[in-house]
Amino acid sequence: MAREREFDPTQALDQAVAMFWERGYSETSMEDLVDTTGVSRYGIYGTFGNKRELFIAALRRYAHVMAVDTTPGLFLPDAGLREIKGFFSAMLKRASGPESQRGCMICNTAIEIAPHDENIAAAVRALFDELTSVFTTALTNAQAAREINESLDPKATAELLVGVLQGAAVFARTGTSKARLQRYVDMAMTILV
Amino acid sequence: MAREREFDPTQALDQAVAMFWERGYSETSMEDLVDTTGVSRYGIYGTFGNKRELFIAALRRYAHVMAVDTTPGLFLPDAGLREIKGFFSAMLKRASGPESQRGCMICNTAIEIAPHDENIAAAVRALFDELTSVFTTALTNAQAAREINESLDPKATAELLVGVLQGAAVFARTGTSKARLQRYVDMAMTILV
DNA sequence: GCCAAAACAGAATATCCATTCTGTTTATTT
DNA sequence: AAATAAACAGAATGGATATTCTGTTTTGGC
Repeated sequence: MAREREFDPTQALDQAVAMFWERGYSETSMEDLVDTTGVSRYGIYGTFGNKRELFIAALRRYAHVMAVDTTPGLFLPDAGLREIKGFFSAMLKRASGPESQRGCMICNTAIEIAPHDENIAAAVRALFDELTSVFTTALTNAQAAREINESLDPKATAELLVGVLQGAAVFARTGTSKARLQRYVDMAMTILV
Repeated sequence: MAREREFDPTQALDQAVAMFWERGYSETSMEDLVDTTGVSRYGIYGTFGNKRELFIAALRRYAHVMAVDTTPGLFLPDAGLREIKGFFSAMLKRASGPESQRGCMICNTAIEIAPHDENIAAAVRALFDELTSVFTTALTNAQAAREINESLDPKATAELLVGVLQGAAVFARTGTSKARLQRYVDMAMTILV
């Protein structure tokens, strides 16, 4: 028995993701968020707590959306080389459009906040570990299917791929051309054969 | 014919490098710099202009010191596999001590500032290009000396190595263990054989 | 229709920060 | 020694920001 909320929290969160992803934590003010989302301060603070909590929620949301959207197949237990390549292709594709300079929000967070916030650092490490584990499974499957070099250690290779991905995110953030990113990814994929 | 400066600009700049490297641009205030360096506001503004110019000077200084200090041999025209490995080892060593969470200042800058400042983005790209070119030379030499796989394209491999390095910097910034970073670098080096 | 709970808009607060300004101190030149 | 130019310490300014507070509006139940 009260007035009903005028905004959709998930939609507001998605807008917060876009802003934090693009500008980072420090350069995004609560006022920016109020203006962009159209949600009142009351609504934001009441729903998400404070700026830091909102940021953490946005980071989680980002990771979830990325996992679900970009290459759903990669996160299934029978993923293989095809899904790994698809994941990198999807990443490249995103690095073309108008959002090209965003890079990767997890990578951005690792750089901007992780060293000064152990909770966030742990969250970032966990996300990296998760991707590593997904890559490891896919690489193991790919070896069983004789799609890639069978002498590679799947775990070590997966860790390397995650690092290569972070490198691409850094490049993307400096406005590196799509052609160059493409060459970079192609070269990385030759590691596997 | 006046009072003489009480501080050494290079030493102050080195302290600024340390702070910007550790905390980033936004989280380092001019007051922090005044307190840490012991230099007056007058001295800082008079010598370096403003915060942004000071940051750019610090970034240049960082790149210079890194090039000169870590692996001088890598920047010579006859560098080979030994110098590439030495460079990555030096990086690993730095990622152990108390400064482990600093990562790489160029990488940090790429993430934090490059998307919002085209001049700085260009500077970062130029630094990446420089390292790529140095790696390319070393890889070409290494191939001539039959130290590494001769079918690798030196330029593409160099670009990949620069990306791998950025990945390591991102990992370092999240507090990744030294053992894991070591494994990562070892795996990366197997690309070359 | 009226009340209470919750949502809203936006003002208020308290802090922080980059930069400039003011008055003082120091060293060189005359 | 006096004058002056430059450096110093720290106060002042102006603007931004996270968070809280105030008064108003809305909505569902009596």
